[in-house]
Amino acid sequence: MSNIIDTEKLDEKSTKALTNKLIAKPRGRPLAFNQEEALESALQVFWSRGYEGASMAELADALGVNKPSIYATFGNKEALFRKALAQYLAGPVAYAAEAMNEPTAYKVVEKFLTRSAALLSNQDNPRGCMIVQGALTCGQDSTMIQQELIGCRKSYENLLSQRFELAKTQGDLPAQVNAKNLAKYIATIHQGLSVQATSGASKDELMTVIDMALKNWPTI
Amino acid sequence: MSNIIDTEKLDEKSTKALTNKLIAKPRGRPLAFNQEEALESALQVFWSRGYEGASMAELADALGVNKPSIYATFGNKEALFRKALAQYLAGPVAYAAEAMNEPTAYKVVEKFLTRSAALLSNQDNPRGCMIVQGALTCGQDSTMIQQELIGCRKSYENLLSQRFELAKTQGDLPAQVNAKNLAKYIATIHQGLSVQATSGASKDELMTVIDMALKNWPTI
DNA sequence: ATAATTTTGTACCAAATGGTAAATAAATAA
DNA sequence: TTATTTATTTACCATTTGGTACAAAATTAT
Repeated sequence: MSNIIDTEKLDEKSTKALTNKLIAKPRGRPLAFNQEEALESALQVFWSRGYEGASMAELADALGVNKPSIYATFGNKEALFRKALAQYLAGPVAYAAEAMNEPTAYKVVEKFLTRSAALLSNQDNPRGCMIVQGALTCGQDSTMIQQELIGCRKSYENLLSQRFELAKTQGDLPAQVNAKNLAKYIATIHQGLSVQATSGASKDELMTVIDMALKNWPTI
Repeated sequence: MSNIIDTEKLDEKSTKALTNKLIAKPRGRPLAFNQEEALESALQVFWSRGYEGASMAELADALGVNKPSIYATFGNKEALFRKALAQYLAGPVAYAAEAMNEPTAYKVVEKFLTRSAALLSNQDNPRGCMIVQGALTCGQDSTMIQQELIGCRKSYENLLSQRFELAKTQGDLPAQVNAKNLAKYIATIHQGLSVQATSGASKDELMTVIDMALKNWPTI
């Protein structure tokens, strides 16, 4: 066994210092909760109640953690929301960015909307899309979060638009198609589906709407 | 002049009592504000901020009236919201019910969506649809209002569905069309347009989306 | 064992929330 | 003028909001 560091040649003090750096043994009282699980719980609450509708009291209750621990770990309510949002983007909604890798524009949209229908109506998570319903309207104090979510929606629309531009160069989308307009159309459908899901629509109902919306896919 | 009641034959007391009943001269200190105008202002606030995002303080400020006057006149926050909502339905959104009177299903939808695009993006009122964004998500205290708005959205969807059934009997919509599904499709588009408008989309952009959505109108 | 470090739990804070009691003002009725 | 009625104003209420001070608890380092 050829170790890079031969511990037998180091004195006790140095060994411990090294161990500390490598294993990073925590010094004080250990955390009593799993931060990732807590963030997941926070996501559920924000997702279902929206930014303003979720109170710190309900959040603390859902995470099973006292408020001071939340503030120590995540900062404040706004920071917690942003981290939950990042979790949302990286987890439940990761399919959206992945869908851009489908071989044709049509398949991109088909996957994006089909997967959306499944998620938005899934009984195992809050109905609807957090990016849509997180802060559609809000009090004056929450406009930063409102703008953040508007930015998220625009980002996904841009992603679609850019993918459609690529599709035009690759020939699977007619050259005369306006990529931005088509992206806005798809985004509008998606956002409408989110409202429908929040209102109680089933996956089948959402799929029916998607089928209708895709009937007018531009052909050459 | 043949009056039903000859005042000359009545004594002074009776005359005054009658006058009171007919003209209904208010007895105490007169209202210092116009109730309809106040309701209109309340509508603007709820429309832009949502039910929970609108605080009684901001409402009182917008109405130019003290809180006790609001409570005396309208009840509580929930009652004020419901009255503002009624005002919304009877005023800015009256076109939606009217659109059902168009001669064909296609024209119904065309008018409904076109007028929606104008209203949702109008700079003279809050962007988006109050029925969509009034309480998409909310805290536990506001679920009654949330349900009320879900009911509103369902009502309009039903209105469309019934109109499409009629159109099928009148022959301007193919008999094999599923009226409920088509109604849900149109409602989804409308709700998506609302989110788009709230995010800053212009009327032209909304109209472009509508044009795309109507391209796949079912034909025989 | 003791010191040092970090987290937790309790108890609290100022501000804002929806809502109201009570005194005062403005009108009509007598 | 005086009594009556109604609306407005001011000042307040209990509760909830997001957020925190501080002491006790749990761990590692010495």
